[in-house]
Amino acid sequence: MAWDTEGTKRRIREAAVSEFARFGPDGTTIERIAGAAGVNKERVYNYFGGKRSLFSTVLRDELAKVARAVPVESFATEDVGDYAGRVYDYHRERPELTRLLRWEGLAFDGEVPDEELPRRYYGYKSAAMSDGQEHGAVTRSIDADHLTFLVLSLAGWWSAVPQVARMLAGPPTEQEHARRRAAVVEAARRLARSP
Amino acid sequence: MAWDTEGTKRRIREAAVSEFARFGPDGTTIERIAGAAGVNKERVYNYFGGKRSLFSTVLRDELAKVARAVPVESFATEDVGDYAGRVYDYHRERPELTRLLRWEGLAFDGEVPDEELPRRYYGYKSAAMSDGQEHGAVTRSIDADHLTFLVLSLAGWWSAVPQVARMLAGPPTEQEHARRRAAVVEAARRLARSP
DNA sequence: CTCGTTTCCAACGTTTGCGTTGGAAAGAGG
DNA sequence: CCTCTTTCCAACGCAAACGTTGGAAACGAG
Repeated sequence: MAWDTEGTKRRIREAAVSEFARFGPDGTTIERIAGAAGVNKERVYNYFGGKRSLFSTVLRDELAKVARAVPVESFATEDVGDYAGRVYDYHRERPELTRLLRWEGLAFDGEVPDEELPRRYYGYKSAAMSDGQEHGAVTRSIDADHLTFLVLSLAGWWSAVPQVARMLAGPPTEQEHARRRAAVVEAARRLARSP
Repeated sequence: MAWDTEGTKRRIREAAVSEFARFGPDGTTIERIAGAAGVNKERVYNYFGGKRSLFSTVLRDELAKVARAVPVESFATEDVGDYAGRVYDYHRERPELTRLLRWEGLAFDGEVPDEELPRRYYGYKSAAMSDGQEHGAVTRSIDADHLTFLVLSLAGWWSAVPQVARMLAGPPTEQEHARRRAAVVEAARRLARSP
């Protein structure tokens, strides 16, 4: 069999996403990642230089993915509620990114390296919101950056404190998820409503 | 010096809150808790029966604290925006509870024991929201339980993903915190606004 | 086919944290 | 005092994860 360096790296990354998302930086072991990827752990150190570095790498990858999966141009033409609903869906279908983000927020806050790329992604969202304000489609009573963040919070908090969600709204059956999603959409519209 | 069993337990609990909130269940060691409390780690095992059990205990304690610190009777008479602002303040001044909740959400979801007490606390909030709806002070377009949760999300997401907040809205100076708080208050009012 | 390079892994030493144990020191009751 | 109970801790064995190393196996250029 021929060498498959890229394939090996990719398998390590995939395993790392899954493990880190599930167990967090501290709960994850390099050994288990290597095992899941079907390689020796030395490969992980050699390719990615340790746990912390690997974590950053996969988080960056996932951020790029979500930027492609839930794009937005301008809230002058796109509905904020729809957008919030799509974000909710993404969190539900692909919990990895949001979990990684929250692990990072808890474990690594204040020492997050290389914020340039993510900052650009969020800048786009914020600009889309500004655009909506300038065209009168979105309220000006909340600054665009804050409003963007708050819309994301409506979609994200559910997975951040699932125990609380469960105690307040009941177990997340398929039907309950639909209700939650509808609430998020409606709430985002109410938040951004123009006059 | 006389025995001070209660004092010892209390010091362990206090140290545990601080350590768990900062480092999470996996990042925290019983040894460090014991060290910070000035006792031997055997005391921790003897009094609290292990790491997981201690975590639950201190989380329960903190939940009881917040229920007393940010009370609410009915949103028929109290303003939802003010309430959201106070929750934001609490998260800012006492980050322990919200961090513990989020660690639990990430590390222990699905295996949270003894939900009865917390469920009651959240039931009160939800009832206060229902009351607001019945008196026409709060919109009926979102169910009370979901609306309650969404208001909490506005106040909570900031600390859940501080990196994201920073990238969108800038570093959390005193002034920026004031802006964020104002945005939360305004957003909660828009969410709940009646007609 | 041969030699140098790259990819890979089994095995190792070290550290760290868990949870336990055996027994010392402090108090309480007679 | 003496004895019995409770609180406390130093020290231990065990297990797991870290990060490294020495060398084998696969490739490819000449």
